[in-house]
Amino acid sequence: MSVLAKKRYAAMVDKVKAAGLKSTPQRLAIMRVLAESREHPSVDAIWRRLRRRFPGISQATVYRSIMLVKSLGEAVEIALAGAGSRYDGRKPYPHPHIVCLGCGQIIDPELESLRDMTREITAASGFEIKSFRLDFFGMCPVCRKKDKKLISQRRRKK
Amino acid sequence: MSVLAKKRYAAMVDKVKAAGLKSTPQRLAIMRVLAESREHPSVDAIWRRLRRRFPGISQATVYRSIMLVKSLGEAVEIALAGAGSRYDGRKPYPHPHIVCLGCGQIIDPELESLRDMTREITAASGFEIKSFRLDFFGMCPVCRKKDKKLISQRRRKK
DNA sequence: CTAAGTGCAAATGATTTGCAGGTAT
DNA sequence: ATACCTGCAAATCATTTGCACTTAG
Repeated sequence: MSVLAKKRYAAMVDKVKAAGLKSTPQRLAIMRVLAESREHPSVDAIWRRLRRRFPGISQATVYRSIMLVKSLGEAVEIALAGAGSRYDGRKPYPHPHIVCLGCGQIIDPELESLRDMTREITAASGFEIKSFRLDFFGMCPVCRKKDKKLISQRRRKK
Repeated sequence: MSVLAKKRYAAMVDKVKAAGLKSTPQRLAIMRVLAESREHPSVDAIWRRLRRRFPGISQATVYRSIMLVKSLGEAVEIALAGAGSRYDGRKPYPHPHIVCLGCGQIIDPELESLRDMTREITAASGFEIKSFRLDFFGMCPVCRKKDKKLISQRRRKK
């Protein structure tokens, strides 16, 4: 486990303790996956991964633990239309994502031009901004290549 | 109907015709609501509104027509977590929103700092960006006031 | 001990779909 | 005439919840 992952895991465990809640093996394992996953896993992905070590674990437990960690401010949800949500326990604050429409991978881009946006929005709207989501949808370099291949294959067939 | 709404409605009708599909009264009415609504209505809201004029209209029809208009690129979906989607037929291209967590209203802010973001993302990630969503969540001025009132009421009770 | 947590199955709620008529073109 | 559409009801699918049983603290 990386240093960052350890820190994130510790933060989650601490919050749970501070809330007077219990650290069951399942819950700890779920938090661990959230803390160390770079791929923004879905509930189903976490559940499949944990099933090896906890044969009887239910998806309900995964849902409940994620909801808890999220409510403690230690993970963020990436709610996708027409698909299950994905979760990020490594950066528990709002940040942008890029979602590949081909393979479904989600990555975290660096984005300079983001800095002043919340400030600008607050000033312009009078809203008290609590959070945001900024998600880009497109084709990753690998899927772009695959697409081109498919297109030229179709051409050849004609 | 405003000039903009008329243009948007005409664009939708044209696309449907161009696709060789039919302009039924229900479909036309749904497109009209999409074209003229400033409040980003939900399927349910559109359905309730149309029920006056089309007593037997089903939600399935509303879903199907919205899906069609969306697939023709003439409306955008605002998919909210834990709630139904909202739709925007006035600006059929990706644009930012502010969602009030108090009353659920959605407004379209102007946002200067958005211009170069897609360019920056494309350059940094190698993705071919197809679309994006940028949504802010917070409390609108009215709901902020209500919140303050509630809090001071609670204080008085103690 | 006992409040919290778990697994299971049933419930939910938004959205989709199959089907048996209608209706635009 | 005949695709395309509609309304209805049933089916999906992700997520939530009630309940009886377990377990962490």
